[in-house]
Amino acid sequence: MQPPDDVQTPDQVDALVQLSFAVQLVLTRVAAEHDLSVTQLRMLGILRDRTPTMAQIAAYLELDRSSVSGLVDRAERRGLVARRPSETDARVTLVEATDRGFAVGAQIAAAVTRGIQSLLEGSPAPDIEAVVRIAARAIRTAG
Amino acid sequence: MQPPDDVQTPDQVDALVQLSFAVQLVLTRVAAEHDLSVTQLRMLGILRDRTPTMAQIAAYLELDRSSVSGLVDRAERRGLVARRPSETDARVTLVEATDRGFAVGAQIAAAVTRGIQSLLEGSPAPDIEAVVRIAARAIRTAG
DNA sequence: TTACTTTAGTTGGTGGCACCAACTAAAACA
DNA sequence: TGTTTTAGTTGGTGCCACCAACTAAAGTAA
Repeated sequence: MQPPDDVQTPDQVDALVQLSFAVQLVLTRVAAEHDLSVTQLRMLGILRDRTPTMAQIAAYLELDRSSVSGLVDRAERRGLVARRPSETDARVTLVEATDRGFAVGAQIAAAVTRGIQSLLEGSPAPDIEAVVRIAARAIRTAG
Repeated sequence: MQPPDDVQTPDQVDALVQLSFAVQLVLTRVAAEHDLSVTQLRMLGILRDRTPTMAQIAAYLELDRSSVSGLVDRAERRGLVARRPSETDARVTLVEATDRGFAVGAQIAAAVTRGIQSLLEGSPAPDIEAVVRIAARAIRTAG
């Protein structure tokens, strides 16, 4: 009697978890090079193409709103982001990257790309495409 | 002019990073159910089949030895692990899981397996096998 | 309009996590 | 023997994440 195709063995689960930690290690190292946490790095990533409200950042990162307050406080103190009031809702605070924030964000993105590429280096293209498919589905599930 | 097969596009890098966060989210949630951090969860995982020294835990988790001191302190306070002196080297402290630690570890492992399986659910078996291959290579690279 | 409710964000407090520097004790080495 | 290395702890710092409590503004209903 065989298990069905889409039931995973512990080995497969383990592989995915290990892979995840390998990726996180890349992120942690890149962040540390700029004296940032992975969370700060993620926030800068968000700000690359958006000017979200505090609450939107919290929703995206799945953090408490008060956690985002602290996060933005520290990033602002480093001159990476700036708070700006909304013009349509006086309760709302928008967060945007400063020039320096954008610059650091770009450097980080490049370093992360290099680091992840080196993880994938040597793997056959079809395997990598399979990962992209799996990721797309997993993200839908996790969201 | 085409890029060679083993150079990744930003999309591919992004997919892998997103996948990693999806996995971490599973781990974070499972850990939180037991009021533990992901690091504590990893340590319990190590102790499932080993009785390492403090330094070995530090090496495995890539943490400072002092971080492991605190980690073990808190786990010990919760009755999940115990310190035991080495019989051959008086400098060394061995860390072992208690009965309760093993029990919690087993529950966590089961919950993580379920959570990761649900991420992979519906993906074709060959794709999953590709991820396992990629993971094996990436872990060698990252190590 | 007024009164109630919801939403956005901050503050203060707690605890965990991770680091570094400095330290003690034991082992290894010369 | 005396020196160096290794194992682990302690104290201090800062970040991170949470919760509860709070203010202010917006939305809603009488």
